[in-house]
Amino acid sequence: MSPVSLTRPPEPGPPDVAHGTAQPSRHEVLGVVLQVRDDVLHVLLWRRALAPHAGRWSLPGGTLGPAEDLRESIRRQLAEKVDVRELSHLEQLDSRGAPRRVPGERVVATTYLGLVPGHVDPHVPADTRWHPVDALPRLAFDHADVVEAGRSRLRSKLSYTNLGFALVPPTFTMSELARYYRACLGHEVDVTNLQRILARRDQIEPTGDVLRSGRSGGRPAAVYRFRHPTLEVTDAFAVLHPPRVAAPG
Amino acid sequence: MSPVSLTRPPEPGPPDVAHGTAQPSRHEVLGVVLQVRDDVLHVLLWRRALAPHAGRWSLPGGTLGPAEDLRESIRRQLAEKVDVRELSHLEQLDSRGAPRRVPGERVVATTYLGLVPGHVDPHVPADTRWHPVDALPRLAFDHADVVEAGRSRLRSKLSYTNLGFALVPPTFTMSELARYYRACLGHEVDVTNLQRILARRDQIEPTGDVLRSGRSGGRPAAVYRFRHPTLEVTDAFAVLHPPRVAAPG
DNA sequence: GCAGTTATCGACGACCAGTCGATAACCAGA
DNA sequence: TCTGGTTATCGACTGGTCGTCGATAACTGC
Repeated sequence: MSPVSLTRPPEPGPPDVAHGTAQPSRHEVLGVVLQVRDDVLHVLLWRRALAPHAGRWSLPGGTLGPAEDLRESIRRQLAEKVDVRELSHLEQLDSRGAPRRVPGERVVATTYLGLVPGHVDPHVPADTRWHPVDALPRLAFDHADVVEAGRSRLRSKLSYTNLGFALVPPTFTMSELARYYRACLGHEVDVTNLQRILARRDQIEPTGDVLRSGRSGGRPAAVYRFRHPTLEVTDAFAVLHPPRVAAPG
Repeated sequence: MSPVSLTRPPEPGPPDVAHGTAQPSRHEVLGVVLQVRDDVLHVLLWRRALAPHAGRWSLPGGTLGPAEDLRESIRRQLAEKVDVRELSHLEQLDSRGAPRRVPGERVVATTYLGLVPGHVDPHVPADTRWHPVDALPRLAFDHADVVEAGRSRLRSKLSYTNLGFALVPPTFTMSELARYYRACLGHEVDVTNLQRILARRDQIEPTGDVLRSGRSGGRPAAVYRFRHPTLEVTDAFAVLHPPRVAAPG
């Protein structure tokens, strides 16, 4: 192990970086914006007009401003493609800085996962379109990996958080909810089981309303809503719990 | 969307995201290196010599090199403080870019969690020391938040992955293992339960050896090891599983 | 031996999720 | 209005897992 180099002043520090090469690097933010449309999970992509990778579809994003926080930046970038007020959830995924991930100088990318609830159809620019995640065209740069990271995050968080709230309209029936889950998870979801799990965790509650039957008949469906419109981790979901303390009294 | 900045000649151009100013930003990496020492979780810190925050303890790290991948960079930075060959695990935590997180120009930090197994005592430089995470001094910048993020990640991953392998010596008894878990989780861990859970998940296996009793007597303890020295997620841990397919035959 | 100590094993009970059949509540057409 | 078709909801069974705890095993020192 090399000793502490005293020629190399500690940082992070003010402008006098003096840290080997003080060459700054370019930083961008990228957003994987997902929405379930017609029972199919879609991702928002825009078509590049200029080189490199002209004509390829790519994720919305752009260069981080000099005094901009990361979250602030991704919101600004996304605002160019979609009404960000429609975003029901936004969380950081990861950062990538492989030297050759884009042509030219190295660009570090910090990626975000955004969700749009299923009942809105935001206006998007002409170069922008929703693509089913299961049939994506060839994407620019490493953006296909980023989309996969977003899907994966969504899948797992549906299981141990109340993230479902960000996928669905304000109210919904259990059948509808199961269809949203199916679209994200990629497999069948039993309605009975889903109802019991979410109810037990206090994620959903009935509004009291029922939906009128369609013309094909059938019992009217009860209407539900999510209790909390913000992310909450299902506590005590993991194993190796702390021991139970004897209840007082 | 603003046009491509033509003041930046069309080199093998970076993606023409061309969002606002193309001003680059400084990027650093930070590492939360944790180790259980004498049944207490510790974090590796070094004392800053120069301003800003001279004298404060801070996380190891430094500026990202111009052609360096993030993981490569954190390994290089950590190598100045500890023998990185001792690192049993290294994973990315998150990135932070708040404009005022450090004095002076804005610096984006990408943070990593590193783990050192309990049986080694790496040589560290004079300005560097292990601190119990439960009694930290005031840390520089936002480093206290970063330490907390690292602890939190470790805690949760102990529950749904085999990350324990990175905490412990190559072989161990169940009592020892439980002490490592206790140190990280911050609460009691039942040995019987721990043994059954890890065995059921095929994380650990007995070596066949037993340890001789200490001078206080007691039955000799069986020696175990982790099966796989690399991170694996306990699959089917989450809820909302895909339906069971009928076994063929 | 015997008491003390530590480790391991087995069993009980609670809880929870995956499954499935029974029932409820509606529609449409005869 | 009766009847069959359709969709939603409910209850019950089952298997698996985990938190807990008492019983037993295997050692030390006196």
